[in-house]
Amino acid sequence: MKTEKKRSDCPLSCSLDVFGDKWSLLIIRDLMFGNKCTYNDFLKSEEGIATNILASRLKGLEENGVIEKSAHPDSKAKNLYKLTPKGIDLLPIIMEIYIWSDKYYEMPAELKATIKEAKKDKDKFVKQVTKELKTKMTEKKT
Amino acid sequence: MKTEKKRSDCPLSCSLDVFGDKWSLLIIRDLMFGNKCTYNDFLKSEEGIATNILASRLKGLEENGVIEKSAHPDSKAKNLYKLTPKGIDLLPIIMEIYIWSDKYYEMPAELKATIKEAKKDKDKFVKQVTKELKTKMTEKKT
DNA sequence: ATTTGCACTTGCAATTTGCAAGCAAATTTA
DNA sequence: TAAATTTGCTTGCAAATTGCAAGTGCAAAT
Repeated sequence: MKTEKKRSDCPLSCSLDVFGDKWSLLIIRDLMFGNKCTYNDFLKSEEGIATNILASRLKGLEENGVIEKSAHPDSKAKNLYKLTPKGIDLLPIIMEIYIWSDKYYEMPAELKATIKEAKKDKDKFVKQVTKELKTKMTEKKT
Repeated sequence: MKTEKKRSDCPLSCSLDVFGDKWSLLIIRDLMFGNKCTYNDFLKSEEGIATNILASRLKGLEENGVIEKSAHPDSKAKNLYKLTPKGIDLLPIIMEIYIWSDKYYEMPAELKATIKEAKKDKDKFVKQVTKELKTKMTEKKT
C-alpha cells in the first residue's frame, strides 16, 4: 500500500485521507454497534464489501491508529479487530451523520429510538457509549 | 453519471453514498468557510481537485440536494454554487471532524481559536454559524 | 483423515481517477 | 472592435483503484 501523502494541511482533508471513502466508516460502525470484530464479520455486512477492499481498509485503518489487530481469545485461526481510543473518538462524527441522515432520509425503525436519545442529549450519549466501548474494547472475550 | 443505487438501508451507508469520498466535503468546506462559490474558486483550493472530478462532484452534490447552482449576479459567465439547508446541516459533521482532527493531528494556528470556541459550546457554535450561512446563502451578492 | 472456517492474496476486467488539452460563451484588454 | 483572457465545463487517455472470482495456507471441527 502506498504512503498516503497528505493533500494539504487542512485538518478536514487530513481526516478524509484517513476515513474519507465509502467503506472505512462502515467498518467502524460494525465495530461500534454491530458487535462485529473479525474479518468474516465485516465481510458479512449487508453492504457487501469485497474481500480485497476489506483487507486494504483494515490495513489502512490500522496504520492510521484507528483500529488494532490482536489475537482472538477463542481461536488461533481468528483475529480480533478492536477500536483504539482514536477510533472510539470517531463516535461524535458518526453520531452526527446518523442525525443528519435521520433528518433527510428514512431511518430504520430499530434505530429511531437510539437516534432520538442521542439527539436529546448528545454529550450524554457520546459519554455513555464511549464508556461502553472502552470497556468492550478492553475485554478479553467478545 | 450513474444512478447511485444505495448499498443498504443503513443511514450511515446512505450518507456515505452522498458525501463519502475524498472531495465532496472539501467542496462543502469551501462553501462554508472558504468564501468560495464558483467553479474556479473550488479548482483553486490547495488540495488541487481535477477539473473533471470537480464537475462530477458538483453534479452529484446537486443531484443529492446538498448544493444548488444558480446564476451569478455579477456575470453571465459565472455560476454561483450555494449550500442548501440540507448542505448547511452538514455543519455538525464537519465540526466534529475538525474536533477529532484537532485531538490527533496538527491544527493550523489560524483554526485553533475557532475550534476551541466550537468545543466550548458546540450547540451554540452550530447555531451561530448556521445562522450566518443561511443569511449568506440567500444574499444576492457574494 | 477430510472437510470446513478463517484470513487473507492473486488475477483480471471494469470502473474511476487524474492529468492535459480543448472548447464555447462571456468578459476584459488593447 | 478585435484579440486575449476568463469561466465552466467536456474529452481523451494513461494510471490507479475497485470489484468479482478463485486460490492459498493454517486452524479447527467432524
